[in-house]
Amino acid sequence: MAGTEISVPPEQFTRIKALEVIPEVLLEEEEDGGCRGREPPGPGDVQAPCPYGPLQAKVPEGEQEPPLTTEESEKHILTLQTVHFSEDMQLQDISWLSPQPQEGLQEGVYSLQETEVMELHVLEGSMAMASEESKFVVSLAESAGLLKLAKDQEEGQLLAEGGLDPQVGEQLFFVEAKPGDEGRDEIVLTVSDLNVEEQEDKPASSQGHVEKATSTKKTKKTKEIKRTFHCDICVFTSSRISSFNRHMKTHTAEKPHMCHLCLKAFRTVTLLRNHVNTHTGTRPYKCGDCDMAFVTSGELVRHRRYKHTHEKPFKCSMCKYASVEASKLKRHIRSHTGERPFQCLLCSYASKDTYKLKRHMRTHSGEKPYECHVCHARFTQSGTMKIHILQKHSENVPKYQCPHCATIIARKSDLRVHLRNLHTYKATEMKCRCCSAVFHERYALIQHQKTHKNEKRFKCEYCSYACMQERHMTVHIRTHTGEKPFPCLSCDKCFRQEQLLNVHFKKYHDANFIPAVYECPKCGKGFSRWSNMQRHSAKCGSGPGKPAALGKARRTKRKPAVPKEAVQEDEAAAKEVPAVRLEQCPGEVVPVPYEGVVAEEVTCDG
DNA sequence: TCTAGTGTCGCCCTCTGCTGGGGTTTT
DNA sequence: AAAAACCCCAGCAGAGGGCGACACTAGA
Repeated sequence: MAGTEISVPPEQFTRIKALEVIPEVLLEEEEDGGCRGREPPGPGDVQAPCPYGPLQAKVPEGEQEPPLTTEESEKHILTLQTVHFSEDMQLQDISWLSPQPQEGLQEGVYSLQETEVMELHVLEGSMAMASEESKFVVSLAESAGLLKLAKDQEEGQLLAEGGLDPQVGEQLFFVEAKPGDEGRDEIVLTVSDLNVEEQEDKPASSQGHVEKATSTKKTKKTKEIKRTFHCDICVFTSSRISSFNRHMKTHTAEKPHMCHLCLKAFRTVTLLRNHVNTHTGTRPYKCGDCDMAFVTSGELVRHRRYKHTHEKPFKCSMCKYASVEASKLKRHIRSHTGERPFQCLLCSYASKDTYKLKRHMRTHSGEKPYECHVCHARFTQSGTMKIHILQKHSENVPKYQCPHCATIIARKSDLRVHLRNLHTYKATEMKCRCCSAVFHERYALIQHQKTHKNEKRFKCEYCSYACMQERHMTVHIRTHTGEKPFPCLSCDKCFRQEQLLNVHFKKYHDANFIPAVYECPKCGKGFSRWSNMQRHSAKCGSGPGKPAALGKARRTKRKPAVPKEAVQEDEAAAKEVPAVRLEQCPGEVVPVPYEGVVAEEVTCDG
């Protein structure tokens, strides 16, 4: 048969438009295998552009396979008409026509003039072809053309199943596509009979719904045999032709139902209606337990699971997590696997979901979309802003009391830091700097060490003297035992403290030593100690004097006598530091008691 | 053809927790 | 005065809840 010739401009591309030649008699086969007659369309029955291709056009959804007469089933010529290349029609839609891109043509798409004979081995299945004719199959897989072809294949199958030849059972098609003989702008598909494999309730996953193309086996169809329709593009199978047809529509890009408000197109009226409802705000599905309403029943069901029934069908096998939605479980699983599919292009960060990546990208862009309505400070995350407002601009700011101490902290996270720093058990012992106590918790250590503050833990066993440091007590004890471990190398004197020895040495054996003299402002009497001078001055009636700057002090060569009060001061060495700090006065060195620790009194007159 | 049910993707939100800089207080 | 300790604060990421929109299947 000759294809319909339609004159079109040569620059246009071709798209399958209609079945030109179909069997004379189409029979619809019921599920039970029964057939009913059906009038074939006329030769000029050209449908609107249909992604299924011409065969689909003649096998309406819900109807069964049109059988062919034996003669007609031998070879069927399909004519493809050229249609205008619409805006929403991609080049790739027809790229399947070319197994190999023709040189000088664009995008692997070629016009009918360039079309060569192409054998479409329907029986091989597109997937099986993939490895051998990858270019071709890839082109198909990525294009609606594949869908059309596959659909054509399916239709071929359907036609065969439907009884192209009722006497011979399933038949398969062998399809040839080539430029029309008479017209340069048409493709002729030559469809030869092929066999469809009979399947006796095979599982849906059963592959290979057709035999090889050269098969001529024709088996008798029986009512007990159930056929399964396999989608060559996906794993879909169905025992119902209507379901199969409906499914095949999902492999097309055709969306004939357009929203008049936003021009978005949809495949079905239902989808369009739902979409329009999003414009109009129509929400037919109302929740019986709250005021929420939804566009689709599915949204309502999901809402009820989230808010009311708390049904969580998707359970994690690795933990107790369960979710309402499968996608949530999938997302959760990533927390177990560590999978991070969403990689930041600017750094090494990768996220487990798209939102976190998007949120992360703000760290690169510097975007701070959240603004405090009070102080207009900006934040990268809403939660941060919320905390800010709560802490800065709200009354009755919640505080967090440490359960182990009296500390009150504004933020929970900071309380956690506090707990970690101060109240966490540490394996390594922390020693008290004042005693031998050890602790494993910093807070306890700090509290303990505070008890040592101003504490005179060292008590004399002979008197009431107590001091804070052991070394002071050692010195003090010598006042009771008489021990004097520091002998003077220049005379026979011994001293209990090294400092006393040093003072002695300077005073009596160092020619350069100039003792300090505190002079009573009333009587002029000199003292080596400020306190002694004050004591004297009180009796004398004069006010406090000042450290005498009398020029060079007298040097005495008197044999030093151990001052009586030296012993007393030894006993009074209740002060902490037994050191002597020397203060430099103009022209003289004045020993200044430091923290009550006394030095040997230097007297002027003895 | 309609509808219920289911699934997917995306978006936004909240809660949570850690981190490090900076200011204040304590030592 | 300096160092250490502590708290405040913003930045940032992990985990999960909830919903909008759309797609698809199956059954009526």
